[in-house]
Amino acid sequence: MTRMSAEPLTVSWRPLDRSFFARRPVEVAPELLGRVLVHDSPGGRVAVRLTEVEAYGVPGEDPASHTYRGQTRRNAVMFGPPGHLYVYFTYGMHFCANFVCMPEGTGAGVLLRAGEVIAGVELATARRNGRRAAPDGPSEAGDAKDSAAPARSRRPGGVVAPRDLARGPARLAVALGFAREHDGVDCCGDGPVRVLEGAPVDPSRIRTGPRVGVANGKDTPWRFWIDGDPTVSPYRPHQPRSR
DNA sequence: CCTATGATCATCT
DNA sequence: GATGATCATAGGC
Repeated sequence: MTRMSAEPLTVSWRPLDRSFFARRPVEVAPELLGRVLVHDSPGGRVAVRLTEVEAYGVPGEDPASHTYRGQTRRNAVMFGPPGHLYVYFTYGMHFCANFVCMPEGTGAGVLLRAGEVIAGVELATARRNGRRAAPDGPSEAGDAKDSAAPARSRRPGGVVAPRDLARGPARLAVALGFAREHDGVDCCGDGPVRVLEGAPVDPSRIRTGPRVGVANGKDTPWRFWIDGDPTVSPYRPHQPRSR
């Protein structure tokens, strides 16, 4: 069943324990659906109910994982303790966020692909639209600590539908204000980023399939999403670059 | 709804 | 030097 955005949502505000993340990504991923990721920044609070995630495996196991060939500077956080954010920059303009999984030293995680913004829609929208040079000064999009949306995501005069605010991994990162400086942030402490128990989804409502935009390991069904949820991103196979 | 294309750069080979 | 865990836009139906 599709959850209507306007329906009241009853969630648990208890934070998830670090031990939740210290398991195989393929176990953690489906159990993340329905959980709530919160980021309190100087500009305000945005909370996202996760509706779509992907598991990425340990070195040597999963050719699609950033850790497949071992540790590098970029993926170093994935080899750190579980329950931290791994945020990476890609395509020259986008950030995407993962939860680090498995015990420290392993190198695995879960990509956060999509969700529903359940708090801070106004701030998330402002981030998406980016800083706009208003005639009378800077916008209300948050302060300098908040990362502005990439210029290309602006729709001058257009409006982003609430359902699209976190529909896709780079959009989700923009909505939550995640960028380079959030790589390595702990989600299981007293910091500004937390994961709440939320409203875990019954397994009967979870669907699985191949991961989006993945070339190697393209048939591994490690994508998990809430069946029928309108905030789940569309499936797209990997496309080699044209020449 | 759908498919095609370009943007843009850190990272790895 | 090639590529990518993407997205916005343009155009067709």
